[in-house]
Amino acid sequence: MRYSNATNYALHTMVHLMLQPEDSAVGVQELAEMQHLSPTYLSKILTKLAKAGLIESTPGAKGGYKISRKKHEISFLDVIHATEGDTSLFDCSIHHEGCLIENVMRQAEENMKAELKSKLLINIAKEAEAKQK
Amino acid sequence: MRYSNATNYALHTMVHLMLQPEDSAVGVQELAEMQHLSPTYLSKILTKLAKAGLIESTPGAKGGYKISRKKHEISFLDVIHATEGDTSLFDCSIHHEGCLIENVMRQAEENMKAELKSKLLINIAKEAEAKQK
DNA sequence: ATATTAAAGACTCTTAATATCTTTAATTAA
DNA sequence: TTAATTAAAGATATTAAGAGTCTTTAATAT
Ligand code: SF4
Ligand code: SF4
Repeated sequence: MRYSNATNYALHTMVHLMLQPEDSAVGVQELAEMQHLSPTYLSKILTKLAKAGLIESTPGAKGGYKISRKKHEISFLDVIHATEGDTSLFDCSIHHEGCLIENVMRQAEENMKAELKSKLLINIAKEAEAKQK
Repeated sequence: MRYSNATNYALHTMVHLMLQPEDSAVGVQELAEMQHLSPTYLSKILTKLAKAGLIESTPGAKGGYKISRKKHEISFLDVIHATEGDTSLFDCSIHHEGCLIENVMRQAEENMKAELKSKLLINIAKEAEAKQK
């Protein structure tokens, strides 16, 4: 069980977009080169992020992607939900009433999600930027 | 990203073995029927559990599986490690020094694992048994 | 010896992730 | 209006992992 590569790419892209000047759109071409990915592949991931409302896209010349207005509220969990979906990690198809096993597995997952929800991308981006200087 | 079915089967098998009378070995045949699985498939999972020291196997007539001496120490995490391996969920192959993204992802995973480690199977088994009565 | 049972190996099947190529639609700029 | 640019969508191919079966081997009890 592993996070998909798509999640990794999404996180990096989000951090990068966070650090762009306001109102400057970045094209998938540039974003893909940065991470050594094919533009079409990254495009699929970006479309997911856009559908989740985390970034905004404008087609056409001078178009591209920029971070959404929610910039300062976006958590790791938001990005992960966009790429991985939000189904439970442990999904027993049976769901016996009040199942104790499920209870434990779900609670554990909640603990992970709580942490991911508490960490905002903007803070990581700023920290990373400060570090580089 | 989902836990494998194997983990589900392993957890159920462990709970079942926990509730067996002392020193009674149960064959894979019986364990497989219980969960509507093929014996050979379940056998692979059981072998993993045995290698991890969670159960003990004895081949030959009257053989089978029984819970290990560590019965009262076995956590959910132990079982999950046996079936899923213990590699990190988020594994960026690059590992930049002091990477902030990895930090967050790792911490979140630790929070999940802490919960899984704190829950002992024996307690769930006893509870489930009490419930059925 | 024979029956029983776990372990291991080789193999198949299915599914999800990864990735590419092509077409379509939207937007800008000339 | 036309051409250039760029995201979105669709179709398809490739890869890797999970799920599962069948067969053979080794260990144990009777
Ligand atoms: S006991 Fe829980 S985990 Fe097991 S089959 Fe029922 S619902 Fe699923
Ligand atoms: S910054 Fe962190 S997650 Fe990104 S490539 Fe470097 S080590 Fe990997």
